[in-house]
Amino acid sequence: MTTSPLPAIKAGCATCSMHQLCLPMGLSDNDMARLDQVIGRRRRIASGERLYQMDAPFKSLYAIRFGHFKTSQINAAGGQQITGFQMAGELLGMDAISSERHQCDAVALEDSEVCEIPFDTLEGLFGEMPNLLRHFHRMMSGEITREQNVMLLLGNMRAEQRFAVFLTNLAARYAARGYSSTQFELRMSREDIGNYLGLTIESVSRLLSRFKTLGLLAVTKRAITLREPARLQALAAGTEQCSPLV
Amino acid sequence: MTTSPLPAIKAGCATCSMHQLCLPMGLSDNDMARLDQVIGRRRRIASGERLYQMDAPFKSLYAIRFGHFKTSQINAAGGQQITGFQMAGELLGMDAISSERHQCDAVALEDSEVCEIPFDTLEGLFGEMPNLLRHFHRMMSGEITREQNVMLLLGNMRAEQRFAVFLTNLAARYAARGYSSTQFELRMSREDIGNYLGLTIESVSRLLSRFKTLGLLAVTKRAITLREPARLQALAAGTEQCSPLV
DNA sequence: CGCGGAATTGAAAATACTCAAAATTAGTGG
DNA sequence: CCACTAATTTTGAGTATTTTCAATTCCGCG
Repeated sequence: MTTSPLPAIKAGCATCSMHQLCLPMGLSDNDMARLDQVIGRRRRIASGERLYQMDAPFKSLYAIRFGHFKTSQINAAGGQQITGFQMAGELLGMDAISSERHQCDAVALEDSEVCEIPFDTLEGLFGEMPNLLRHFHRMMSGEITREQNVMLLLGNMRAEQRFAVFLTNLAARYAARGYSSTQFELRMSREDIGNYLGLTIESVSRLLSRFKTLGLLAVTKRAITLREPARLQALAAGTEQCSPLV
Repeated sequence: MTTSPLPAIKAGCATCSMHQLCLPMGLSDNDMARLDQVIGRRRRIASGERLYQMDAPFKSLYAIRFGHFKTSQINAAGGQQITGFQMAGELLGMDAISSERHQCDAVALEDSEVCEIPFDTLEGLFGEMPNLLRHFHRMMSGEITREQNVMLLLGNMRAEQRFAVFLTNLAARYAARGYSSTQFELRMSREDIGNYLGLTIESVSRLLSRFKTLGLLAVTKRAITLREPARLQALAAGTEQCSPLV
């Protein structure tokens, strides 16, 4: 008996650590196998590379297997806005279904891997797999909710609260994936954070320094340690504030 | 021969002026009739009344037959953010599918009427009416795109540009419905506009005054006339600016 | 060791906010 | 239809948060 040296074994959703969060969530083994057949090749995207580009024709959704991405929009005058940071188990490209063109750029923040899911093939499954369809709707709906929360952040909160929301949101998402919610690496630059939060890079830097001085967190380069998650959550919720200078 | 005095005739999608924009877009007569059967009662919502409330269990989507709504989110500290203004032909409640609870309040801005669409019944149709499903996905995806554009607005634009985007967006949507794109009534208060745009009511008022002084528009109470739509679009696109004081 | 991008820090400036008051509009009842 | 009150909107003046501009500092990498 020899183990096959060939790449014939295409590990599917069942063996993917994200299948509890990702598109196949809640599917039977049988359904999951059918979904596997639909999922196209995996693609590796090196850090800084683009997965897809704004205005490019929409063919596929992408499920992140591992790694991190950012999505950003550009307006006529060249102003850019990062609309989200995505991590393993999340789906990219749903905003393109409407116009059949991508509405944003998706760029890998580190070496990453995605499953390509040709959308018209996926649509073919919906008629036969109501559970899949239901979860797909949940994911789209969740994306709408997530964006509404960002609108609340950008429209209503001061810099300090925005940053606290950003950190606690990351913490919660890492917790949901079984990682530490108090120690993690920022995958994005300060500039990306600032852009996402509607702040300048300088403001982000000052906020980090202030939170550090207040003992809320420790930061070394991009490594974050949340020292007082509860107070940070209070800041994020808006039930507490910290003075500009202490 | 007498005409029926009874309300037996339930006018369906086919006779609704919004069927080219709304959920039944592109359906065959036959499919549209089936959709009609699924659509529950119509509901009239008086100006200022709430169609649904945050955290309420999600049962139905609502298609606006006529009138205008606003949707808003509230955070822990009581901060409110209006996440959108909706008009005839648009769908309300898609953000609730994920959690099965409404994620925002929906309030009528004038006397309005909606079609109630029980979601689980609608789901039953998806398996048999792929065209309906496809258009539903387009509508959800379009909502995501719309919100990304608001994020761009809130995160990246100065007050002047935000307001120009707001006005040109309304103009385009009225045009799509066959109404004038240069003369329309604002259905929402200055306060609502400010909240939506991440500005104070005073700032909105000042912007209106400035645009008026610059000859970009005329405004009487809530009646708007765009006098220079092209320049307004240039402001919205960010390819032009107008000085703070002229 | 030195170069270059990223991040931090400081000081000045600007945009939008807050507070306050006046003006306009809408709603209500006589 | 008018008068009265409440709510909304406008306008002004001063303030505050965040930005801009500028100068360092830090760190990875050749």
